[in-house]
Amino acid sequence: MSLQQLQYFVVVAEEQHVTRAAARLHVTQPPLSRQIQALEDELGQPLFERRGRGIVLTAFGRYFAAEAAAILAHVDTVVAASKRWPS
Amino acid sequence: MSLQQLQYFVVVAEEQHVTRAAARLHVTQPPLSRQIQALEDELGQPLFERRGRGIVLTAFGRYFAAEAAAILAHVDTVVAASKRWPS
DNA sequence: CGGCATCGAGTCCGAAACGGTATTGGACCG
DNA sequence: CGGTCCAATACCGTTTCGGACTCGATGCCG
Repeated sequence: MSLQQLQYFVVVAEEQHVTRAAARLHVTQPPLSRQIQALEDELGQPLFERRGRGIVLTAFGRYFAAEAAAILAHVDTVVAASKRWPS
Repeated sequence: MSLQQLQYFVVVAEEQHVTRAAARLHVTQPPLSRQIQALEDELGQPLFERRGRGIVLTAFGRYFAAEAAAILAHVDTVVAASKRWPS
């Protein structure tokens, strides 16, 4: 698992749409789909239901999206703190 | 920045010794040194003082080690939760 | 003081991971 | 059905990563 995968997933979860999320993330759709799949494989849980046309978050996906956002926010906080650290 | 870099850094901070940390992480010393350097570059702050022989955490390094450990603990918690999620 | 061991940094190379283009498969709409 | 929209798959080039080897520097000990 990587922080990038969490960022990717959070955006896809917000958009509920892989192609739109890819545009927001400045990547193309296939790598994004692959990273989401890799995340699901590692967690052993599906994050989205595939519906032929589009995707929908599962219950676990909603939980995980909230946690992922919290983790990323924590990271951002620490990085920001490092920028204004008294050298 | 990646979760792996945070894991690497936490172990090096615990050991205050790159080579021992590398052994614990099952990697060799050069890649570990490089990841630590990359982390410092990204944060814009040194995490260790280099003393020709060995390394010592800076004040910022101690702060960052605590935060990194907290972030990794959060990740572990969420991953563990996914394992026992009611399918 | 000199030889030696220790430790992190630098160099180089092969392997794995990542992203992009092109294409496929499947579902909804007219 | 024909067209379109969307995610998944196949394939390829590039980048990144880790490992083996070496270098430079610093303590240690005879």
